[in-house]
Amino acid sequence: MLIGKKDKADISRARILDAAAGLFRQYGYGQVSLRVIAEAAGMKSGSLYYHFASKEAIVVEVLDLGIEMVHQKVDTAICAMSEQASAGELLHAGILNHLQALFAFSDYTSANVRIYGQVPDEVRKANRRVRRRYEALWMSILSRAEESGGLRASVDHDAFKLMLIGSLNATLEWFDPVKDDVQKLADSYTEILLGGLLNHVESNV
Amino acid sequence: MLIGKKDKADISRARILDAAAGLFRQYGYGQVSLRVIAEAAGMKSGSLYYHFASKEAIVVEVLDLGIEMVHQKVDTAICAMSEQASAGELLHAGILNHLQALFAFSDYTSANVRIYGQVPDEVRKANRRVRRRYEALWMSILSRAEESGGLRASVDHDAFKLMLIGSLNATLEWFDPVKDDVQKLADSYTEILLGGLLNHVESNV
DNA sequence: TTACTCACCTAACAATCGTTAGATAGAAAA
DNA sequence: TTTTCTATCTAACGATTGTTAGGTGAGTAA
Repeated sequence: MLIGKKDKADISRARILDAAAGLFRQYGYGQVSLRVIAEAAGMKSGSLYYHFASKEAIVVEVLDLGIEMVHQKVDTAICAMSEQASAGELLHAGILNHLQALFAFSDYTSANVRIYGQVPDEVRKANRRVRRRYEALWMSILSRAEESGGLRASVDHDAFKLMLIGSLNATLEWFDPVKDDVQKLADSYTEILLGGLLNHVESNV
Repeated sequence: MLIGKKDKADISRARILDAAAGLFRQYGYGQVSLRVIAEAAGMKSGSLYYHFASKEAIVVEVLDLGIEMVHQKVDTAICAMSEQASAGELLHAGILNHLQALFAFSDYTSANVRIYGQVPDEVRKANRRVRRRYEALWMSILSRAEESGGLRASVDHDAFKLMLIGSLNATLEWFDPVKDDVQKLADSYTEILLGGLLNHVESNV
């Protein structure tokens, strides 16, 4: 047993998902055939059905991973922060880790952002559950920031959460993490947002 | 001559583009066939070729219109503003009119935002010219705002322009102009952005 | 009337699509 | 060794794709 029985199949599954994520990102869902996914994964199209029930099953998993990878990174970062963290520190950590995850797993995250709106209804409905969970994480971040006292009262958390996630995700369309530094992007993003979001007692992070 | 010769063809062209924009927005480029576009426009697929040379020619025009409709609205609004307008007033006008155009022509604007990244290279290249022109308009808005004196020096115009356009476009994915008021969206967006963007002499619009 | 153009239709083309059934070669289990 | 299982391949299926050639009828110009 050179390779564990389970491992071989898992490796192939991962290669298929990686290939699909990259292709969906670049060409869209409808323009990517199972044959090109299979070729990119090093097999023939019929073999995909050993690992997935259908093309929709593949895209469901790609979309879910695109959200969950960001969720996990942001969640662990926020959980690791001290109880005394300020609102500014909390928001900066959330923004930084969201952006870092976006570009670290950009095939999955960009595929999600780009094709979520054009995928069959059942697929979108499946991904919506995962999205809601991530939005709930941001609601808890905003609540915790508010309790720490530095937040403007006029800001509606529900709308701000969507505004923030949408704005951050939009960076996938223009920011180049090779040419520029994600950390600096997070800094300037936080600087602009916090200046408007925080009471003007102090506006440094 | 009940209908001018030219009019008839122009009306059909417009119906085709409207149908295509709505379908591209909802299902993506590759999943929309010429047959369903034709059906939505009230004709058969072969007839599309009387008005357009190919499917790509249709999507090129849809994408260009999606940018140009916003460009024109923002441009006329900014041009109409007084010479003494403050930085805050200028930015608020730009943001408001961008958002209003986004939702007024949402099939075209949303189709552009959603499928730009998954369209054949030549199509994307064609639309890039139009996008660059709109970005240049925002550069001139930011320059004019800076000349009026209220802008933070630390903000890089080139990056901020992309950040702003991306953030505004992202509202198409979560804001419902029927349920809520676009004007209020523009107000809170401006409030948050300007608070961070402006010197803190005054932060009201 | 006759000739002509405009806007559309019909019917088909080759190519490609997602999917399936059955075969196969190597490894694991008996 | 024999059997079973795992992961893949081959080859085909009906459906659908963008596109084209040629036809058609209504309206315009002569």
